[in-house]
Amino acid sequence: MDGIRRYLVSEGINPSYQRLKIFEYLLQHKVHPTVDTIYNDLYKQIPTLSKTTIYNTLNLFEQKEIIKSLSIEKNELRYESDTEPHAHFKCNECGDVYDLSKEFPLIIGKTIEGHRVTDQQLYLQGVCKNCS
Amino acid sequence: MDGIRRYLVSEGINPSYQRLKIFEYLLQHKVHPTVDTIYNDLYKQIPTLSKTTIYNTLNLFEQKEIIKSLSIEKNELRYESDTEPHAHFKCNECGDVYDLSKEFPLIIGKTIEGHRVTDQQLYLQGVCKNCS
DNA sequence: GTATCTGCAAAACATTTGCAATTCT
DNA sequence: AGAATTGCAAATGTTTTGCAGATAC
Repeated sequence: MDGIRRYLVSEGINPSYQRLKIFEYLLQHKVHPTVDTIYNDLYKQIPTLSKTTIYNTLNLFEQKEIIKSLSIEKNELRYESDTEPHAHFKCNECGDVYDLSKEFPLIIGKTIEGHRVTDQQLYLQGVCKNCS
Repeated sequence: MDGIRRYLVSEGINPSYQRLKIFEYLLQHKVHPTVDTIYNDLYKQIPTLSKTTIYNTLNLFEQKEIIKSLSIEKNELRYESDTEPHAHFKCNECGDVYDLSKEFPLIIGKTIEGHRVTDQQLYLQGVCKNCS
C-alpha cells in the first residue's frame, strides 16, 4: 500500500484513502471492471463510498494517464491499470474480457494515410476457451 | 433508390420510406454518423421522423447484418454501412472518423490463446492529415 | 483556516420500452 | 380488416454537475 501511495504522489495525485483503494483494486483485478463492479466490490470494505467518487477518481487517473478506459461494448466503460498497448478479447458468451499477450504490429508513432497515430486499440470478439 | 429497395427486400427487410432513407443516408455519408447526426440531417427532409424510428431501424439493420455499429468513443455509438473488416482512425482534434484502406492482419476465424475469434476491430487515434 | 476531497441529489445524455395512432396491402 | 411500422411519452442506465459537509495539511 505504501508503494501505491508513493506511486500516486509521484504522478502528482493526492493519495486519499478512496484513491488508494480504487487504484489498488485496479491493480488486483485485471479483468477490466466497470464502475458498477468496482463499486459493488469496494462498497463492502468502504460502506460510505459513493459512485461519484469512483467516477471522479477514475477520470482523474485517466487524465493523469495512469489508467486507460475501454469502450469495448456499447453503454459500458471498462477500466484497466495496464497502459501499455495490448489487444483485448471479449467473450460473447460469458462477457469476460481478456488481455492478450500475443504481440500485434505496433502502429503508434507511425503515420498512416497521412494521419499521425498516437494510440491504438485492437478488440477481438468471439468465444473464449472456457465457453468453447 | 430502386436498387436500395431491392437490396433491403433481398435481405428480408420491408422497405418502408424511413428505412430506405436511413439506409440511403448511411450509403451516402461514410463518416460513421451518430444517431443524432442522422436525425438532424434527415429531419430536414422528413419532418415527422423520430429518433425512435432511427434507433429501431439501425437495430434492425444491425441484426440483419447489413450495417455495423462502432463504440469508438465513450457514450457515442456510430454506424456504418461497410461490413467488411477494416481499421478506423479517429482524429482527436476534429473528431472525424476515417476508414483506413490499409490492410491489417485478418484474425477472424483464427484461435488465439485458446479463444476463437469471430470479429475484430482496430481503432487508431491521433491527429488526422487535415489537422496536422 | 484554507484548499481539497467526498458524496448526496439532481441533471444530462443516449438508448429502450409501452403503447396508441398511422400506414400499407 | 389485419399486420407491420411509426413516433410520442415515459422509463432505464450510465455519467456528469452543483453544492454542502467532511477531511486533510
